[in-house]
Amino acid sequence: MEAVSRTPVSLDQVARAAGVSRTTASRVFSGNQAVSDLARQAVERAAAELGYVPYNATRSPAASRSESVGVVVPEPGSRLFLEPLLPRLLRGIGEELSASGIQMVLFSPQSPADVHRLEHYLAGGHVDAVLLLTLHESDALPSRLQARGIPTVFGGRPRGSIEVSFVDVDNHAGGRTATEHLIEQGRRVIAHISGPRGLHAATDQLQGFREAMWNAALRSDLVEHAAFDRDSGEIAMERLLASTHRIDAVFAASDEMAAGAMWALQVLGRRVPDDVAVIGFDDSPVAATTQPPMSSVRQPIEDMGREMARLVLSLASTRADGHRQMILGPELALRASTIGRG
Amino acid sequence: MEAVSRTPVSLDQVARAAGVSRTTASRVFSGNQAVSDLARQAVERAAAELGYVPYNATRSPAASRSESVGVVVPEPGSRLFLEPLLPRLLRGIGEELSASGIQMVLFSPQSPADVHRLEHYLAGGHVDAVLLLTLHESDALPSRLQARGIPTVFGGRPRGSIEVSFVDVDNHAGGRTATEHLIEQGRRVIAHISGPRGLHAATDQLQGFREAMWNAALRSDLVEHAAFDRDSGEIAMERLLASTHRIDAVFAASDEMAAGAMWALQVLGRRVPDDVAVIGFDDSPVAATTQPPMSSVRQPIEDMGREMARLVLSLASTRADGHRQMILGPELALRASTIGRG
DNA sequence: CACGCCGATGGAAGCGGTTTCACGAACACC
DNA sequence: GGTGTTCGTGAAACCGCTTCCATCGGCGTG
Repeated sequence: MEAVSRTPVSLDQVARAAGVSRTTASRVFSGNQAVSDLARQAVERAAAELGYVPYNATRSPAASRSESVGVVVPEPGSRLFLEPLLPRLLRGIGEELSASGIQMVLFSPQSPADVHRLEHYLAGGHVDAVLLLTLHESDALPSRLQARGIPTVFGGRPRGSIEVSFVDVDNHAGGRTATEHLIEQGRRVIAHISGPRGLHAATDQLQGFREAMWNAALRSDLVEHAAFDRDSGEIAMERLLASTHRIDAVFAASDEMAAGAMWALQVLGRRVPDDVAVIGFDDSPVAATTQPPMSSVRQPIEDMGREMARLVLSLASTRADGHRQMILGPELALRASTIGRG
Repeated sequence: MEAVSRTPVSLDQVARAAGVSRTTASRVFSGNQAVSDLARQAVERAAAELGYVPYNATRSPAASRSESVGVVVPEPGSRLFLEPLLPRLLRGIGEELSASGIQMVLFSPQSPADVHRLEHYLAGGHVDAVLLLTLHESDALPSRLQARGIPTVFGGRPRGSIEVSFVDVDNHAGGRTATEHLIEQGRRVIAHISGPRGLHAATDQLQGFREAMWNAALRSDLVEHAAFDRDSGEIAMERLLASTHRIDAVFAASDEMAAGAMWALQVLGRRVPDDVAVIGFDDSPVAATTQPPMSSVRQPIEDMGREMARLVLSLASTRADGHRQMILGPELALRASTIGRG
């Protein structure tokens, strides 16, 4: 019976075949209105026989929406963001949207031309709301979306204006918490391996480190910058040890760098945690596999994704034009690399 | 002048403000029809003043399309596919679509419920065509798309029916080519570290290995299965060496496994390539950083992506209902690990 | 039995934009 | 001056679907 026609079947055809009006047929599929069982069954039978597939793309904006939210992610293959964070963030976003029956739609522009086309596409009403995860943000996109009345939420605080909604994790608190933990463990000469200069997240962590050290009246000048990866962490640690032999703890801005630092320490005969405690950042899989297992600052990235989704859906439903901001605090994942001494 | 109105501006408003009909205004934005300079400028000025943003979501299917192609990728965080292949594939697809002015739209369903919603969404006409990269494919999706007349192309040969269009790389030829290269270098006792049993790609490579060995009248029973990662490659190599000491070459089904194998060989005192040649698969970044640098089979993944995009666009424009298949051959990336012999 | 209410239904309008078609004006050609 | 061909234009139809509104029949109530 299944007719595989070349041209799509319209709601009108289904309605005619079922002997009802297009209105009634529409109600059967949208589901929220009263339709008699008789009519419903007739429509459903006709739809099955004709192979009807609802065509939702033409819904008007005044009425129902497209039931989808766009998420703009950095281009695939861009490091720095890709490693462990993006999947966790997307999982959080996806879970929350899925629970609301909303389709998550991903975009990954690879060139300026792509960004330009994406602006048109998103402003064109194909999605009900937009989440922006990409950092180097074109200015045109948010304002275009605003002109269309499309709610937008940033992941991570954007550099520019404050007139936007965003959700971020608290890197400042993360840096402070990690450092305070080391101080509580009795460490006094604490070094910090920071991320690249100028990067927002790295700067926040560094200031958190400095604040904690200042509060404890400890010197906070043992700082090296590195590129987030293992090798540069190893080199940074070697430089730190060359400058001061008395270091008894290290806080690195990523687990990769912390693992590199731990390696450098052990190669040079320092015991972890007996001689030097090591704490990383992100609580990535690496942290659990080092020898000894490594303490790390766990940012609630999945929660961040969920909150982004929740926030943008709330903005979309209330159509309020206010801006909301949310900052989520870190947790410590404590393991052997910072616990105990000797 | 820029009016930031709460409600979107419609084409009608722009036309009225410009003193022309909606038809003429439409022609200005679609751009392909003759409009006098006077009218054009009036419309453009009015659009700028009102802050008009075209709303493309309601275009009829009979007429113009949505100018977008959906790509269904595995869930973020699923290994095995994620590592180096997916970014390369997406880059190829994205480049080709971008060149045609088509928006690439990504979907990454995380649960059966997500897959079900995605079926509705894609069949709902939000995209003009679909590329399927996910392997464990629900049956409903392709047939639904077909009912809607939405062209679909698979990345990688799907397990089931042959009545589909797909583009794939030739893993069989890849395995054969790698093995033949080792044979040409004078190697005779060649082992193979294969991927997980039952995986399509791994089986094809294994059969290519066997074919090349058979043609050269060499024994092809030195085969271990591993999980594509470095550690399991190392263990597999140790097992192979335990069974036969005379091995003089290894072909591994991934660069990670090959790197693990090379490590195991060197720990056990074998020189690479002097005693044992090593060749990997995928030509990932790992291959260039081993000591010595590692030969590898380079699959043209970017080309595969480009061909997928080209194929699906061709299907969309011709509206032909035939199925087309394409299989791309491998290349060898030769480095020190297989060249020369002490 | 008159009245009012409610559930089910279909006609028609509407959504934002494109395309068909016919009309009028300008222009070229004989 | 008549004829034919463009070119620019706008009214109207159209796309697939939703929703407003009026209608109709059945039912309970006084």
